[in-house]
Amino acid sequence: MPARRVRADARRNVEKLLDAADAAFRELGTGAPLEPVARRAGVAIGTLYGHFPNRRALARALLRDRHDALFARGDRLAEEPPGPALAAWIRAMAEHAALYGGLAEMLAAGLDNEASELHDDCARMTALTERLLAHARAARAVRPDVTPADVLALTTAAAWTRAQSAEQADRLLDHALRGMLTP
Amino acid sequence: MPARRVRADARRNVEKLLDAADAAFRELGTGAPLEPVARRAGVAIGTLYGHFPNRRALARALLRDRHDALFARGDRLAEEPPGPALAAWIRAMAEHAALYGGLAEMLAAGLDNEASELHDDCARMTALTERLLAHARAARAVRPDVTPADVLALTTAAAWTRAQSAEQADRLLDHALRGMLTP
DNA sequence: ACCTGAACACCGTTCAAGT
DNA sequence: ACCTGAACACCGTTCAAGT
Repeated sequence: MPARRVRADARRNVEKLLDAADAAFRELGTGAPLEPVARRAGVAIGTLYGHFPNRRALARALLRDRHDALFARGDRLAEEPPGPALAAWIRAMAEHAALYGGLAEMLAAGLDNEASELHDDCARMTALTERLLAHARAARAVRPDVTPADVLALTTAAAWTRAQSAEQADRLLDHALRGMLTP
Repeated sequence: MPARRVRADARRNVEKLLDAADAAFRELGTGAPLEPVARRAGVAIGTLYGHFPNRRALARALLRDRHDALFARGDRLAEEPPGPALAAWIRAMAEHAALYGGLAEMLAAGLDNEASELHDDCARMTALTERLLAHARAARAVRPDVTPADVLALTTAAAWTRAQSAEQADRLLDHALRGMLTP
């Protein structure tokens, strides 16, 4: 496809909006008021909506690079010893989903909701989880009754716990992984 | 102290407000709009605020009986075999904290925040958790590194998971408890 | 092609006036 | 002693007008 022509001022505005949104989401979570975001970026509120029709579209743009890195990590882990690889993957996802308050919920919802701008990314996370879990199961590194849904539920639960205390989230993962992996 | 005289219409209004709020919280979570609650109860919005200065006060009133039942359950469990009793207590708390969407967060916040109308109830839950965990530890039914905070974190995480899927929450508890209890 | 910002909608919360 | 509901504040979202 031909390179999309984008007016230089529009490109700059998008950059400034993303910077401001990242700061706001880090501080107040994914539900942060958007009018201050636009003001902080030096544009009118309509400009924000012009580039990002809704919160999820904004979140998707903010997470794009991070998600690429996460998927690359998952691909690399697929070549490593299956038990520790699965544990490392779960910890990586839980840490990622705690980047912004409310992100764990947003990602959990994106799994089911095909209309979500985050759905494709969530589907890739699920696919990687299934792949790493299959490896672990084949190596008898995980109990046979553990399902991909179990792993995803643990991940989002740990991400949510992390919003309150990173240490508690790690300890929750320790206990739950001990119950999921073979002794 | 002398019995507080309460005007009969005020008492009726409180009853109707609690019924309407319970329905709204069940449907929309603890963040449900309050104006429709007042309208549904047949009173003006100011009457709601007159009886309940904030959302937590309303939640506290709604949960009073349920909390009493939960504490009684905890007391009874303290007389039973310590390992299963601790597991049953965690499941009971997780189920309770999933009664309304957002309740798990509210209770977790009430633990730390002394100003919360829910703080006393949260403190009793903590005390019962500590007591049941101490019993389980004395009976060597639980791994020695499990802390009361670990148990509370698991409980709130499971309650939050329950908002999305009760079955997944139960499975999360299965796995995590397997990792916490002694084999 | 993009930006502006007024306009509309919605809800939380307070409080002066009424009964 | 309690209730009413207008009033104020705040934020999400849209869109006609402008550049």
